[in-house]
Amino acid sequence: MPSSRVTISLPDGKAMSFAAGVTGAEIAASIGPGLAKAALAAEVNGEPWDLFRPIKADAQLRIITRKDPEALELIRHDAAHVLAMAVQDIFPKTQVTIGPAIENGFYYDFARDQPFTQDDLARIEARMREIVEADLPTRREVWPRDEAIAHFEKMGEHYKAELIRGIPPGEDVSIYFHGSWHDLCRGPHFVSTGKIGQAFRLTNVAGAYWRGDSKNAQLQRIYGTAWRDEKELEAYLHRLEEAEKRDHRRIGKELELFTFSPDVGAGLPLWMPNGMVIRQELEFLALQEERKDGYRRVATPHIAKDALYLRSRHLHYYKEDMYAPLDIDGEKYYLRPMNCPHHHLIYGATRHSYRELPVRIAEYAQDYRYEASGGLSGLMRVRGFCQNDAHIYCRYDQAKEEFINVMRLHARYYDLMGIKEYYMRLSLPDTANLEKYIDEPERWLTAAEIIRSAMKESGYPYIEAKGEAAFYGPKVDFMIKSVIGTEYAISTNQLDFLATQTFGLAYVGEDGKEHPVYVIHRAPLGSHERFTAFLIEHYAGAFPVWLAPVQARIVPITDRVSEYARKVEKRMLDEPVFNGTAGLRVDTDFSGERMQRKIREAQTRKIPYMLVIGDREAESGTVAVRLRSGRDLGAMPLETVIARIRQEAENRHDVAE
RNA sequence: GCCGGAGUAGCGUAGUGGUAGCGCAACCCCUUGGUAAGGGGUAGGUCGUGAGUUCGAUUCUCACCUCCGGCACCA
Repeated sequence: MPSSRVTISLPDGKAMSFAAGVTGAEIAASIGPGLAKAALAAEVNGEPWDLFRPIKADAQLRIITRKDPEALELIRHDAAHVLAMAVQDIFPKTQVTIGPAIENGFYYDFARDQPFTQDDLARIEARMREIVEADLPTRREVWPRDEAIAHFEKMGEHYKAELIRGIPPGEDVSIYFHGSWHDLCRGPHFVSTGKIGQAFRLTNVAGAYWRGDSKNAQLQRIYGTAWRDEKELEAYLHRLEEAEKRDHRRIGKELELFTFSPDVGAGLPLWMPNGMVIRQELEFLALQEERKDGYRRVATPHIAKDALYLRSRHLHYYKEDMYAPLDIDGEKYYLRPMNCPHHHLIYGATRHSYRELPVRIAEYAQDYRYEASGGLSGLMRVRGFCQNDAHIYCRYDQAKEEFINVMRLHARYYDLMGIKEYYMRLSLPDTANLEKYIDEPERWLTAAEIIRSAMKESGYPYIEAKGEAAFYGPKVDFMIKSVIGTEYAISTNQLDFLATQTFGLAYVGEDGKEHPVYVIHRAPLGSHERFTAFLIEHYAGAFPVWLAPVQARIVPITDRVSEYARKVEKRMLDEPVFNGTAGLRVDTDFSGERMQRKIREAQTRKIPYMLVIGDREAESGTVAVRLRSGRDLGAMPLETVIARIRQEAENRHDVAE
């Protein structure tokens, strides 16, 4: 028999019971003033519920307080409503659209002819604070769908009306009132605007397309951040400041890693000597690791005729995103946007036996893509980049194992660099948007199944995402976030069932007949540009010894030891490191500055080792070792230090200093 | 590409309808110093580029280039 009571479980394990029709607010108040104050919303039988909404019989109630993790989202959602209220107060002709809670805050999209200015933002924020201060009560009404449409149309809220039209006919919609202002909303909302608190701030204005589609009108989005209290807000703002210091664009300038010039063009980086060290070390790492995994290196041209990209279908799918072709003697030559077709031609240049597969072809290869100007961002998103590319041509029965091997290669790199903040995404086609993908439903399914079973077998956790596949097949993307919070695919592992058709790629089987191959496209180190950008932020510019542009700086204290300093430098430059590119990367600060100043200089350059040399060291053939962390290791024999730095470089230690 | 903002010395910045300062860096001099900024001096700018308005533009207007914050895109 259904109970006519509402039961609530308390944190101490006790249960309480109330008559049906009671509200969450009343329950909270009856338990104690502390809870009444902290209560923000509720869950009734697992459903989000307003505190002011009567609860029917036979219900399980959970009160959500300011301390609960859900509180942040609730505060942000209410703040978005108050933002819309404030905007319509000040700019009455503005139409509202949607305004969700997001990570760290909220936004609301408005339709208004004039853009909001910084001054407008300040006025709006001030008005929001007044609305919160006024503590306006919230009310919820349920309207028939058609009535709601007519109502909002009459108000001139055409976007709102359109939203409601998306709700199936016959259904009711809920409308939330804060004072007299009201909005279509699923809720829940607080009993009054005062519950939001004042720990919020409007941050910026931006354009955003209606329904996220660039074919639609552009709206004006106002972003804000909101927290449970001032302390959280301050902490967030502090985190932003700290993130700014790690921004690869800033560190790239400070450490002279790369630069750009308007005369070269947007998105075309110029790598400076310090940045080039990182590129070379990454490439050498790839060379070593790929050799272990049976890859062989090739080199291919940066341009090709249109015939190649017509055949690969890239011109069909990406013409607008390619640099316009060079027209020479009636032939069109494109800067290559990727390397797959070139590698396919190498595979196709010879006949391959089933015994010989998989064939693995690798190249750190330069590509050019005419990316939309607005999307360019430092080294993260560029128009010229060098990819850690390779293509694996294998039999169908080898595809899963090869895919797993590539996943393990990714893991080796990520472990080596201590990269943990990422997730893997199985990128699948969007069945609702098929013109972006090759129309081969069966092959899509098979390929996705191969990847799924490879992921399952290797045990790496991943999520699935529709609409993120390449046109030629599904893939696993490694997603990271830059310090400023933008998400990027940093590495990729793709399964291609198309190339075998477009390029006639095959192998000769035991039966003497030709069979199709799978092609795995993979770039575990992504491109030099994006990967270095990520590593700069990951290490905040304090690279481990193997990547550090300068591994050690010699700091002579007086001119009396200049000769000894030069000897030390020479000895270190001569020390062979196994990659054979050079000796240790060392320099000497011969400036006339004081030692303290020289140390500061080395420190701001984030040089891992400082080798201080004075009379004592010159006499004893030692160097006084200081680490970038500030740790002083004292005087050590020169050979001991050299052995240590060399070992760190060769083993690619990610040293805890 | 779209919406908005910005561009002043290598870097960070101030400022104005009458052709520009400051800090750091650079260079020189003094200081020879023991683990994060010693002192003094010198030099360095077609104020992103082009056009327009004006007696006069770095300042106002327009176009372009580049960057920044979003959106869209991302093989």
